[in-house]
Amino acid sequence: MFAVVVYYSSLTRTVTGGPTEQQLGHLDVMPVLVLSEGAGPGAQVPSHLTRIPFSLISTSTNYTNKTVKGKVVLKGPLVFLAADNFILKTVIQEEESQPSASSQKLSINVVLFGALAKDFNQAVNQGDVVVASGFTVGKSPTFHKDKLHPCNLLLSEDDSCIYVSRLPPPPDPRSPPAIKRRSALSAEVSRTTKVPKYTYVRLSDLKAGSVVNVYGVVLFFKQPFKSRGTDFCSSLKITDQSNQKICCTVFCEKLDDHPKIFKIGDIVRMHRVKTKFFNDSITLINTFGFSVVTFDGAVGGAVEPRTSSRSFHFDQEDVQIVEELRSWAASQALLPPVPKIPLSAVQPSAYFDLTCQLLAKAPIDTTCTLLRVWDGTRCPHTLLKVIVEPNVTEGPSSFSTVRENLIANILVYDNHVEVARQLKPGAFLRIYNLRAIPGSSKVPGLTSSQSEEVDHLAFHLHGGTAYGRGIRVLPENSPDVQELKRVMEAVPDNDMDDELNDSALLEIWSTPPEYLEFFLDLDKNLTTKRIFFAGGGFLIQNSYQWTWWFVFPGNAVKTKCRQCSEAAVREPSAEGVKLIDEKIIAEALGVQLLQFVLLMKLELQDATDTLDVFLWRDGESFFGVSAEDIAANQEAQNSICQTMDSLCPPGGRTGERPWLDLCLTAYRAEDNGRRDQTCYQICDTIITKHPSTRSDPDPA
DNA sequence: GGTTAGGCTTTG
Repeated sequence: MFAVVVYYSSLTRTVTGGPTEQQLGHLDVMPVLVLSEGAGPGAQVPSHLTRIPFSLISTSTNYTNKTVKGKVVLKGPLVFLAADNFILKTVIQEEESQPSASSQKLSINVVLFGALAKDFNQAVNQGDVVVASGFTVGKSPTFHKDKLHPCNLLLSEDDSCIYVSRLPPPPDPRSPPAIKRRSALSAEVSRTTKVPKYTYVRLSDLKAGSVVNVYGVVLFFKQPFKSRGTDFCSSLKITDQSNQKICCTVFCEKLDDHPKIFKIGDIVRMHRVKTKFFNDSITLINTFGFSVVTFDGAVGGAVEPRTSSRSFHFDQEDVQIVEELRSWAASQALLPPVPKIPLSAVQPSAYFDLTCQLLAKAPIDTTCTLLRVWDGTRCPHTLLKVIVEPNVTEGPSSFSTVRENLIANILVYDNHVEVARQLKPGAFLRIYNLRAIPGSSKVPGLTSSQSEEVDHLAFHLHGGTAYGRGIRVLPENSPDVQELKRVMEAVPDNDMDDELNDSALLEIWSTPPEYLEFFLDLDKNLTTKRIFFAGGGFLIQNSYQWTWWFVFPGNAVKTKCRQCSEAAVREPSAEGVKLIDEKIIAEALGVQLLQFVLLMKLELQDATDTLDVFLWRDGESFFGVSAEDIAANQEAQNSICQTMDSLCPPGGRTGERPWLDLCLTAYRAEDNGRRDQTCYQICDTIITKHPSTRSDPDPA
């Protein structure tokens, strides 16, 4: 038996089968909860309403007279927005009565506003089955995170109904649950007061000398910049359906209090701004109690308020105003048709806004900072290379060739240097009014006559805030960042044929193994193999990407030591030598040949603890095989595989693994102060193969 | 409680 709760948000609705006004008493626009018993779920859902499956929900359909039904699988907290205004998110899962091709149950986010949220919080529990009507549908902003339905349902106190059914609790003769609930709810209703409404003044109706609330579409904006006074200053120009264009200035000490505007077309709502005449026009300036909320301006997108404010008013009316402004702006074509310009579409000499990820940065001088960024696309033009000292670089100082070819070096000047100082590598940015400056640079050939001028593009963010020049960190959940990530994820991280570029090689060569993960970004490319030793110890082999870094799961790093190589170009002195091999060429060019390095990371365990150790400098003597042979010689690879198999038989039990005596070196590793840790390397230890099955390494 | 800026016609 079900107890059925019918929940009406407003008496102004006429619902077939619903309670009469007498039953409800005299109430004024109040959410009402009515109980009845003995009926099945949905029994009192008005007959003119028809249920639709979650799979048919999209933003392009009208849902008048439609319902959805689902079990409450998640009930979020009741969030206080303003006096007697609330928001609550819940997730409902489709019930099985709708046959579905997929056995997977669909779930959808539901957002409740106002008193509806408050009463839902009281009346509904996780596990209840609800039927909802009178909802609108928006794009779910959390779709990529929660993988639930791409849309969400928006329910307001004025338009929506929720019908709740649940299995009744065990009967309690002293206090029937239905009665109890009714009285609890009555008390709730008597406490409810009217939500304060804000009124918004059309921009054409502004009169000087008043304090108003306004909504508008952003036509122009400057990111907050430091004023000469105590505050940051934001500058924006907005318009609305009246077509009046109004300049606004916001002074706030805290950046968080400024409007979070990402692009032209965003929608901004400001509370408590004062109107003032300047240059024969009305302007707006923030005044006491000022607050601002912004929204994305894309038609059909989720209406998600962007604010750092912990308490702000936001209800269905705001959703409506935003949506109206969005459609109006789209119909007016008043926004300059600035398509998003990725690096792949950058035109020489053009100014553009770039959405990108910061990979590394380095100060050039007091007025200039280098930002190394990418957006996952490749600029067809040769890009300016900027060489900086690795030790002044924040973030990796070099990248794989594949990645390097996608990186744009941006020089930011003057006031932007301070902003750049705060940025962290990894951050997603939008850089406004970036200039792609064509230029040429000399690339030396073997002889001076072969030097050639090569065109390149340099990226500059000029000083000042004219044209909205500036840098803004975008939140990870913004649609543009989500899109950027999708593009970036599609870029192969490491081309199999790609070798690391010279500076990366240099980095690896001169870098202790404990830092290789940082430089090679091994987290993503690591092949991890766990091999158990006797006593439950185990060993991990890190397999760096290598053409064979497949045959052999160990790893080697091929590197050229630039420190040992001279930059000068020499004439080959190969006269009289018939066989010219790579060593002769290398000598002639003053280049130290690439070398192979064997590197493994092992995790050892004895009865007391585990320990991470590297096998690096003495790796060749440990196995009795040179790294060069391992790279080129199948026999050498087999030899190592055999040794490893004897130490940790594939699929074998821990009891079969031999105990090892190893000689370790402990050392302190530092990396420009970034990390400081004790590391261990196996040293002076060789593996000897006994004719018996016992495999004991002999410490030297 | 007062101050800041008041887009722009584009340096390196």
